[in-house]
Amino acid sequence: MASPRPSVSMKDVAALAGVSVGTVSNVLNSPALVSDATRARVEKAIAKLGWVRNESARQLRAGRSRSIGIVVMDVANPFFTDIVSGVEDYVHNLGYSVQLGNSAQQTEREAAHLKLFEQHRVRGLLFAPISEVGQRVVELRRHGIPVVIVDRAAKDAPYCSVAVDDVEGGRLAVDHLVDHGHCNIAFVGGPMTIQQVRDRHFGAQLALSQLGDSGHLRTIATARLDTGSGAVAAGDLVALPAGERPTAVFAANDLLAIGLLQGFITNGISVPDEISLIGYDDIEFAAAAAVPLSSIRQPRHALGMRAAELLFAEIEALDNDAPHEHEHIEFRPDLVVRRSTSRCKCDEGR
Amino acid sequence: MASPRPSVSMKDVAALAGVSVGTVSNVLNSPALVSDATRARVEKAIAKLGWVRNESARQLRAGRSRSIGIVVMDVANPFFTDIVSGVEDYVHNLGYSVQLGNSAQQTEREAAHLKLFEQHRVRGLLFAPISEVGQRVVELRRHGIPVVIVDRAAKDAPYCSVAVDDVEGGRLAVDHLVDHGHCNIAFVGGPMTIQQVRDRHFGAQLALSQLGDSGHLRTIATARLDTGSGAVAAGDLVALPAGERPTAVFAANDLLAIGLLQGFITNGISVPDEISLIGYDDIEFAAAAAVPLSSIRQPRHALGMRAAELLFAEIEALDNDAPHEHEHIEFRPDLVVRRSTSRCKCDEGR
DNA sequence: CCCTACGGTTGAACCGCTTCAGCCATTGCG
DNA sequence: CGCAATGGCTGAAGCGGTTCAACCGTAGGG
Repeated sequence: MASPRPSVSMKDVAALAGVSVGTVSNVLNSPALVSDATRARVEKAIAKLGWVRNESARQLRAGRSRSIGIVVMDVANPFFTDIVSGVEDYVHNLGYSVQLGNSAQQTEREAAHLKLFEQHRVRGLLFAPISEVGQRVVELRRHGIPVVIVDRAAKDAPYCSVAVDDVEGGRLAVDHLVDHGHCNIAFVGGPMTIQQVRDRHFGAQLALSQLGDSGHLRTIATARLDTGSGAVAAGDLVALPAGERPTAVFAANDLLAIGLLQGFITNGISVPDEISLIGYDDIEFAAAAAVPLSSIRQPRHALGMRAAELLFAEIEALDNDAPHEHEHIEFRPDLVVRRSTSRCKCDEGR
Repeated sequence: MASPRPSVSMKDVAALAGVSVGTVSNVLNSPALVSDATRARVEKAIAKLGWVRNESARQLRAGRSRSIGIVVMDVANPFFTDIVSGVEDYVHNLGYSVQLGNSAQQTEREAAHLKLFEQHRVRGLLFAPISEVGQRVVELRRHGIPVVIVDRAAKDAPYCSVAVDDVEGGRLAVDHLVDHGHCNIAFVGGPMTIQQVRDRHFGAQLALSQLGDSGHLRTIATARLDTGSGAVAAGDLVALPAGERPTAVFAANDLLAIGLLQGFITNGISVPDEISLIGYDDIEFAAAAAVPLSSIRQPRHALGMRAAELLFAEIEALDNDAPHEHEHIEFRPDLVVRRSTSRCKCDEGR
């Protein structure tokens, strides 16, 4: 039934080179132990047979893997690919490789990837979770797999984390809107199970509370954090009676904001004249949007770099049985003002 | 030195459940062979110990892996993440998982990922190559790993492929420009080692050749296919003496086009009034760009789905020792006209 | 009452590699 | 010349699973 699978093994290499398998292994892992002549012979045999090490066997015996995993909640979001690129840049010259798992905003796929990486006994895991981190991470460490949580603060939690202060970011965004005279503001984002969304929402509320009773934050929940959901939300907003319609919208991320912008444009609503719009993440496309998007910048690349750095610090500590103190790095977000936000009309002429 | 690594193995599970390891294995792989009572006991033991199968060991013995790999040339390009999402949607309910490798437009990283996936003996590989496919794919199949080339035509090649006709796409793009009276056109793209870039360039030349001597295609080579390179190319174009400056630009992909657009805007050059611009891929952000981008649409999601389909057909054939005929699917690209292209001024009033 | 069939289980071989004790020459030193 | 040290290599154990021949009861048929 199964095909012959004529896979060459180290035994074949050893036979061809006229040495034992142990020597072949040494050529690969401790070349200094082998004489030049033998090494040359073995290398020639490897090349001739086109032998490629079976990583499963190596890992099984050696007990260690040479790759780390990263599970992100949406690989279609440039924010996360920028993080990944930061990780890759850090890991690159460490001789490790990075395996990327995309949970596509589905907890089920997220769990599948987590399990897979655990089964593969990756050396470490970077994890940008959709759902609660909970028990999973603890279980991973049971197998000696350290985990660093990316893009989610985790003070006092039993793992390292790298994050940006999302409450502060939400506050910055809405402060900016309030500064421009807006008081009827909508928050567009969801699902609320995602902590980043909750935090940004909370930050928005904080900022608005300074207005006392005169401020109003309408919350429009979206199913996902993508442009499609943004377009849907735009429809909801447009359908509102003119008097009730918010004068400014804070979108939980730039993809939503771009979708909203598109929706407004097709409905003939001018941004920022009729409605101001601010996004979050400051992805590369924010600046290139139909109306250049005001946004909250996160240090995406640095986020990935630092996360990888923490992970390898923990891996090393584990290897050397050294003590390890979990670190929680928190970056501060920055407000980037472009053209999608402007002074509220209700404020004009005052 | 190395930490105690208290990893639980099947032996521990077997001991706790009072059965042999063989039985534990059967519970997992052929539950029908095991009595209900025993199965329940074993499952309880697994849960209690939090045991997770060691995939290395399983794979070593079973000889088969349960995941496929996909190597793409740039995960930061939405075009490729859309392909990936197509692949994931297809693979999802087959019980396989997808491991994603990002070569970030560097042949060195591409090679590293290829090697890694080969070492891991993935079940199959989807490959969107930067460089020549060459020997690598043949070697992979030597290990019983089928490969499907994505986004590159490969008639008569010893592997399946799924692609879009890039020559036709290039022709469509420049035909559109020529139809609007442009005859001094620039092609922006690179590196030329990437076949897609060459094909699109060739298609552009074909389209322009219909003008005879009066057409002129200036080629501006870029180092990468990203927005940064687009911005650089915009600078080059702007620096040209007014008379020589092309009236239209065909960018090899949308990222370049967006970078070019940004560059033109910062230099005060109006698109499309002073210069027309057309991209390629029709990524989601093309429609949302400062000036909505005309582009050549590729069926990105379908590309991924079909590629996965072909791969699993080949995997199955391999398993059953059935004959397999390599298929080469070629989609046709579509022209999408938006606002970034318009009639050439030189053509006005005729 | 013996024989066969069969469901349920065991035990050991084995996958391809790493690792390490041990072997054999050769060399250096007293 | 004897002995220890050293360099280069071998051989076998073992990593944690899967798989399969063999085994053991019990039940059913003749």
